[in-house]
This record gives sequence, structure tokens and C-alpha cells, in this order.
Amino acid sequence: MPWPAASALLAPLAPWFEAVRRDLPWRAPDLDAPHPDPYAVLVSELMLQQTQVATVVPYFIRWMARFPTIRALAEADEDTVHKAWEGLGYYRRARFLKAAASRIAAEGWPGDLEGLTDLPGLGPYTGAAVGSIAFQWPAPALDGNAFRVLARLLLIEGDPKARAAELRGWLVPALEAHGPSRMTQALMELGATVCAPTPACGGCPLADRCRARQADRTGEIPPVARRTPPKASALWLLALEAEGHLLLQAPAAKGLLAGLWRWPTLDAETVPATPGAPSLIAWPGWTQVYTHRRESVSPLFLRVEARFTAADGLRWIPRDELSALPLGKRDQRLRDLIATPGQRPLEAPDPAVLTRACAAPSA
DNA sequence: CATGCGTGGCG
DNA sequence: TCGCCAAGCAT
Repeated sequence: MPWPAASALLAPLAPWFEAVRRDLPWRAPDLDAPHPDPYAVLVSELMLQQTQVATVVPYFIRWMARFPTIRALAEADEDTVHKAWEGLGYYRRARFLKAAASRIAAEGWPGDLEGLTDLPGLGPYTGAAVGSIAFQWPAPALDGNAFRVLARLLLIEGDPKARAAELRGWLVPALEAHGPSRMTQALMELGATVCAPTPACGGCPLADRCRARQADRTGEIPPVARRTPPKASALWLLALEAEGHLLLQAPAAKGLLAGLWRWPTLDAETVPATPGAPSLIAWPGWTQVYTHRRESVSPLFLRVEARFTAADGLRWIPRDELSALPLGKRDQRLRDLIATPGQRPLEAPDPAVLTRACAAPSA
């Protein structure tokens, strides 16, 4: 069955959004004008990738105070940028955002959708979101929310992302009729608050025309994708102190927690626990969960007499400079622990083994 | 194109 | 406790 015209089908979304929309710090009051600060839209959209609104709000406010303009961000150093992103996750977004700011500072804002999508960290969704919300271009932005709403409304079988191009073309007249910024945000807001994975159809402005609802199939549209189970590992997380300095691993260029400083880790499989361990302080461990990994973390604190020549990638950091370094949640947790008294462990690795593992190979 | 990338909240 | 997932993107 062919789809009805988008402009008429989605018309109830516009007044609904005007009535329910939240006053978020990146939103402009006037939905019909270009946004007064496209940079604010860019920042918010990068932060909102795979991240919920409530989590983003405080980060956005601090970020805009710290880097108020494209130029301020373009000129910032990488540790500062990561520090402002610390705890938000998916840290390469921070590097992409800085790289995008550098390009915009040098070349100005792109003049079309393709130019936006070519910026680092901007794909089909984010490019269209910035284009429609910041510049009022009729570029449909399809995120997970929008795909779910449209899949149900139009009763699309299978993965709606496979029909993204078709859906975007279908949506353009609706954006032109009701306003690109208004329609883009309304579609996502509906998916986030009403047409959620478990829908609340009673509050939906499109309930009377929703094909999935008419077929009583909202529970199975769209289908949920299977995901690969996380890999499990176990490690010692080591805070090693000497002469008022702590041993940290410098940021990696790619991979998990790239761009962040980390405590040295030792594979718990290769460094067996030994009873005693008199000079160590340990705390009860915890399970650290990432998207594709589960780490069983055992935090340790070891003081040694003198700084030794550290292994490649490890650096001695003065204790009072530690708080300025960006760390992931796992490493923040040990940073917090060493500020408080600990307990002697019953089981821990041999301190000599830990020290040796962090030292440069002797000549 | 399947996989990797963080974290917090929810049922 | 645990699995699911949230305004995706790059490789």
C-alpha cells in the first residue's frame, strides 16, 4: 500500500510539539528562524549521539561556558577538551567536535548538507539535524527515534533503516510545509517520549492514523536487532606512588578510552594473587561494563621508595596534577579511592611483580 | 558491512 | 542482578 502524503499525515505533530516541547539549553525559542548559534546546535548534536537528553544537559552547559565559540574550541588543547567530556563516553566525539571546529574556524560553515556531512563526526543523521535545526534546510534527520515512529506509522516490515533514502525523500514536503527545525525535533521528541520502544499510544497525536496500531503490532515494529555478547576479562588496576608522583598511562590514539589517561593494568590471568602482600592496599573490586566488554576490576594502591624508569607509555605525574587529567569512569573510581584510607588485602599480586611490570626493561 | 566505541537508567 | 537501549559514526 502506498504511503499517504507526509505533509498531511504528520500535520498533527507540529501543534503537539509546540505544546509539549521542553526548554532545553540548546534550543532556540523561535522555531521558524535559523538558529542564532549554529555552534550550540553542533555541540548538542554530537553530545546527543547515543546519549540521552538528561545526561547531556549539564555537560552542554559546562561545555559552552568553557568553549563559548568555534574559535575557542579550535584553539583548545586535547586534554582540556577531553576533560570537559570526561564521563560522557564515546570520547572520539570530543575529538571529532574539535576537528570540526578547526575546519569551520578556517573555512567557515559549509553551505550545503553534503558539506556538513563531510565534517568529522557528522554522518547522515547529525548532518541533517544541524542543517534543519541550525539552518532551516529541509533535510530530514532520521535517528533511532524517527525510524521507530515512521516504521510504526507506515507499518514498515523489517529494518526501517534499509529504507532511509526513501523515507527522507518522502519527508521533505513535510519539512517544507511545517518547518524543518520544528518537524525534525517533533519527530524525535515523539519517539523519545511517546512512541518509545514500549509505546504510550494514549498520548500520541498520530494514534488515529498509525498503521501498526491499527494492526495491533506496535510491539513487534520495528524488529529488535540482536547484539553480540560482551567479552569478559579480569585485571588488576594499579595506582603506584613514589616521591609524590603517580604512574599513569598516557592516552592512546585509538581503541577503548582513547584520548584518556589510565592507570596501569595487569592481566589478572598472568599475575596470580599471592597471600600476604604487606605493602599493598586493596579494595573490593567491581565489574566495569562497556558496550562490548565486561571487566572484573581489582583496584590496588602501592607505594614504593623511589621513582624508577617507567615502561614505554607510562609517565610519573605529580599528585596535584592528577585532577586535571581526563579519566574514564573506571579510573576515576581508583583516583577517588586513593584519596581515602584503604584496607590491607588478604590476596594481591606480589608487589615486586607489579613494579617490574611497570618498569622499563633494564639495559 | 559487522564491529567497536562509554555510560547511566530502566523494567 | 542483568539485559536492553539512548538524538550514530568510522573503519
